[in-house]
Amino acid sequence: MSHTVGVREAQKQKTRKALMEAALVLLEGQSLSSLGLREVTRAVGVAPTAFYRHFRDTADLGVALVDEALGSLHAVIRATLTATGDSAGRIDSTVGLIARHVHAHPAHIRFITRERHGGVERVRTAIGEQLRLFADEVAAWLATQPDCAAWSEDDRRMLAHVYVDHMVMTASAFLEAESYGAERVEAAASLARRQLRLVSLGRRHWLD
Amino acid sequence: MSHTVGVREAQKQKTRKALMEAALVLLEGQSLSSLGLREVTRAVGVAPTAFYRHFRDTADLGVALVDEALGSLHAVIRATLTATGDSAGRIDSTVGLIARHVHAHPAHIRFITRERHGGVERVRTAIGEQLRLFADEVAAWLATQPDCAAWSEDDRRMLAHVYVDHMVMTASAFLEAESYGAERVEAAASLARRQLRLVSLGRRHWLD
DNA sequence: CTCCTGAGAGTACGGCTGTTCACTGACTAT
DNA sequence: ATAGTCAGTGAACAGCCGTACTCTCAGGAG
Repeated sequence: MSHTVGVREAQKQKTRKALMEAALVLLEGQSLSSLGLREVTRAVGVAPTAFYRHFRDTADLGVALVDEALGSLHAVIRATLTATGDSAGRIDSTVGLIARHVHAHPAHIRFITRERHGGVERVRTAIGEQLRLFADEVAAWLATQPDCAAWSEDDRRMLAHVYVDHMVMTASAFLEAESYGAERVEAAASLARRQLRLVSLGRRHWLD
Repeated sequence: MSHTVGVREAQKQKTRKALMEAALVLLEGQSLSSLGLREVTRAVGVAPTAFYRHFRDTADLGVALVDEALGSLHAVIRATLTATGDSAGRIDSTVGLIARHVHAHPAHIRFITRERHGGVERVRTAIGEQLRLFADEVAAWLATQPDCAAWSEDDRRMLAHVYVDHMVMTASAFLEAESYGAERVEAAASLARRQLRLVSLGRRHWLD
């Protein structure tokens, strides 16, 4: 580049990132509503007042974490939807993809499932909004599928809702299973696959 | 009675109940992990030290709330399972029963959904244990149903799991809908009924 | 009637919290 | 070269927190 993005701005983003990562670690053992501003800055090794240069309060930090955790997931979802193959194959690859994502970003998943119904309203609604967008994408994809083309718009949204909720619950189940060992992870995967098969069967006979 | 249960013990239980109810109110705007012991006693109008006569800490209070909120639900679930009628009728009455329960005990439902994945481990496991018991009851009932008799035990547990998770999610959806008005509640009910119909269809064709 | 138990009150402690203010000093635009 | 911007500092504030003491005094047991 002819002009770098600025040493100053780069350092600021680095500190901001450090605050978010420290918060994510601290949130493994508590909820956002009990996370203290000083607690976070102490973990980073920065003065408490420096926090205000990046976030208004811890709820603001929470919303930023939601964007980080779920914002990048849209691409993953689109990739899943456009995958080809038979029903069983698609189910396998979907569940595998969730398992890999949870394994790669456990703290993010924990944060989302914990705060989805958590005590901080702004964060709750931010998560709800993102999940609604996921459901929109899935519903739009369902409209392109031959077996759902004749469904009502409402029914397609219902099914999309089921898929998104199942994805979140499966991710949470994987997270819990990972702390107990590989065979528990495989059991969670088996459960998720059979649940998707159940939905798949219901979907096939919806218009009977 | 020839001898009353004791004026002393009665007063103690009254204070204990007051602490739990005050906590439930305070938890509408925060998570258990940020609930302070002093905060609860102040709401009741009792000295902070009196708290220790009833609970070791706020996590202990949380476990007591789990028992209160879910312990009485076993009877309700059994009543739902033994209800008779056709598939659509059973779905209607089940969803209606959930709606009425949420309307009658909103704070309990909020507490359970919030702390199910919340920041306090003891409470999380207490809720998970109760939900597992619910799934056990449903699985045992499924074994008595003609259409599931030939299923594997694992598959029956999978389906029971789906029913219990759906019940919790529907309760949470009703709770949120109630703050927006009656038509949103009806929309949530419609969604829940169609989701149950989808599961019902999948169940009917599981052994195809 | 007397003794004892125990729920709750009152006080005090050290430690933590969010927020304010004035400040430094490295970067950046001119 | 110079002036300005602004991320991060450090001290100070009032207020909350959990917990450890001692104390009181109704209620129950003998």
